[in-house]
Amino acid sequence: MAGKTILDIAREAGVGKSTVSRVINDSGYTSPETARKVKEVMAKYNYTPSSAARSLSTQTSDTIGIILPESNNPFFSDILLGVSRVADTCDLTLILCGSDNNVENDYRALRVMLRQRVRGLIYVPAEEYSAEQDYEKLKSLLDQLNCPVVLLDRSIENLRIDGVFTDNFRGAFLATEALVRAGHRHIGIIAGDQGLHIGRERLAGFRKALEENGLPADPRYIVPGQFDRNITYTLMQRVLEKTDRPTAFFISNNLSETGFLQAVSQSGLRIPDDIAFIGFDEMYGQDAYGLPYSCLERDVVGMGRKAAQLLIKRFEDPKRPFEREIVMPRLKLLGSEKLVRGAVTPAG
Amino acid sequence: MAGKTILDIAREAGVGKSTVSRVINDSGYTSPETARKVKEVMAKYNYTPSSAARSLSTQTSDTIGIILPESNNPFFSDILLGVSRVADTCDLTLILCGSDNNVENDYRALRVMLRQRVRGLIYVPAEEYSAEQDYEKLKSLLDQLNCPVVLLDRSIENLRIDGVFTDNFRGAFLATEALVRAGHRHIGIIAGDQGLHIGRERLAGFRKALEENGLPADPRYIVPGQFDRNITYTLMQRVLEKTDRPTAFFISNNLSETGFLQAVSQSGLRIPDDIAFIGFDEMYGQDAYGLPYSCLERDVVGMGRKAAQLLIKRFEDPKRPFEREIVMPRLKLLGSEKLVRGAVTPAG
DNA sequence: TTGTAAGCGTTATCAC
DNA sequence: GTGATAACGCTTACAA
Repeated sequence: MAGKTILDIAREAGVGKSTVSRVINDSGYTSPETARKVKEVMAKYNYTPSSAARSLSTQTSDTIGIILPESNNPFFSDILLGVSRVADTCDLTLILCGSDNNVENDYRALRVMLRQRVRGLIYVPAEEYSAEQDYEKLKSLLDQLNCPVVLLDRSIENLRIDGVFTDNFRGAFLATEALVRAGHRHIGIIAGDQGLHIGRERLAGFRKALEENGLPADPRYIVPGQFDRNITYTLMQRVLEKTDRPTAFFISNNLSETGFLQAVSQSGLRIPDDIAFIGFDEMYGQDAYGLPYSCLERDVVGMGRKAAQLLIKRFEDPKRPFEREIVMPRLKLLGSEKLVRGAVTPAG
Repeated sequence: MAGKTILDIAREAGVGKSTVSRVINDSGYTSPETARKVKEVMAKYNYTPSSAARSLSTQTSDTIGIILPESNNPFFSDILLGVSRVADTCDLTLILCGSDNNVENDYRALRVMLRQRVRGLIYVPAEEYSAEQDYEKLKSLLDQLNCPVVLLDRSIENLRIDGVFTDNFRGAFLATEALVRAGHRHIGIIAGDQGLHIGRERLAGFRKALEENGLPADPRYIVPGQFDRNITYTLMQRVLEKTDRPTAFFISNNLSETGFLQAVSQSGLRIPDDIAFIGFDEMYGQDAYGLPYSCLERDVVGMGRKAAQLLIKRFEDPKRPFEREIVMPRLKLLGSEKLVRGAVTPAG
């Protein structure tokens, strides 16, 4: 870290450093002539003021943070894309931390943001922090951060901050209902982490849809996939062996869907002939592969963009009321939901 | 940005701020008693020293940058994952910029890194900077950065820096040869951006394999897919209409493969019966879908990890000779490369 | 219109 | 062992 400083520029331009500063930020008055000269010297050395020095002096920062739980899940890659595009256009620098869905890493990530004195944070928490003690710890970390935070995808109770979420209940309801409409009477769910709102809401939406249609929610049909590919894969292998399995599943997350599909493809069963389903979020590349996998669709890049925009709005007006953007997933039926005559039905 | 400062901690602990600093960095001597007291106060407020102030004072930074050309391409998501894991364990904070494969954005990103005074940079350039003028501009930006840079995936001529690359020539050669071995005599390529080394090398490897096998490289079979999904899709639609098309393709990139598959699936042709191929990199989720798409496999997360490690090695020993890690792609044949009796062959 | 000087939160060099 | 004090590179009154 060598590089020119504002003083070098000032000297070479034959002015004081405050003059250079004024030119950089065009604050205060400078004669056109001086400004020209200063700019010339800055251009000559391609000078850029140090962000650290500047933020120390101004007591603000040009940096925003983002904490993601699964960096290479396509869902979060899209989120990241949306966020980074907005950050770029607004001259905000993005600091990225991954938590790997682990609470301790989450704390660590928050401490990184603290250390970096980020101006704002987009936060997908590793868990819900519903336990009193965890919540307090999180709250204190967030308080110290002392900057706007936008919650993304996963919510945390009692936190009065901006957020971008999905109507998970409604989505699950729609998907399950679509399976019912397709004629299925034995419907299962690959449920997600019940420690997460999104997991519970999706299960609740599923249940509600069954209930409204007078269908039972057979506990054996509730597969605890934990939003995890391998867990789902293992569980589904067993489920698929049985003949009294559901004719269709609502799969509450993309990672689970991967595990589900892996098990199905390995079992030799056909979709939707032997087993039907609707998933949450489009699978990466499924359109290219021409795979007729029905799903709940949402604009994920847009969710990232929206989160960044909420952050910026809050910068501009710290007093504005808190805003929660709720994205509604749309049903996209491509065929995998169909009930094909002759599907294996439970003995019962 | 409020938060406690080192002075607040010092006062509350009843010591001078240099003592607190000593405790933080455990440099110099402090009595166990004082240290205990200071740590207690720090813990009470969950105090973390400001990274900006610290880096201003120490003239170094705890931050590394990464510039990526396509943030939501699964290849780069994996790279990012590898890099961020290493960064996390080494207490380095990651700053992310995307260039969208655009040179101006690349310059902008480099300027961000400059402004942030990053300690090191992992750089996937938007292009090759082979034009004299562009090269000079890039070189000057890199010189000003004045920090170790590790080039990743895409190389730039004449730059004597560390890098992690792939043996693209050899990979393309292997894949093409595999198609020949499978019995194909009319083989095409979805070529990548010829302005990029990786594009040229893959085409060269393809050509070499054909040549060694006494097969012609029919210009009509060289589809300029530009590493782009839509371009490839459009071009392939036309190619697939013709009857004198190749029986197999080597597809030199994952995005192109998506476009290729989209065109194929839409045309109703079957793989490999009507058209065979081998791609570069595994397609996301193909194992789950049970898709038998043959490809050149490489450890992408490992490439990211390796790049970060090279950076760190360079921090530790700035004088060490430059290192270029060349990753060798492995052939993974799953069936899509096969020549099926009855495949459409050109009239010639 | 410009320069001087203080201050931002650290670390590092010294005396004590 | 410890506490002043001077940097670090910048912004921002304030004075000239």
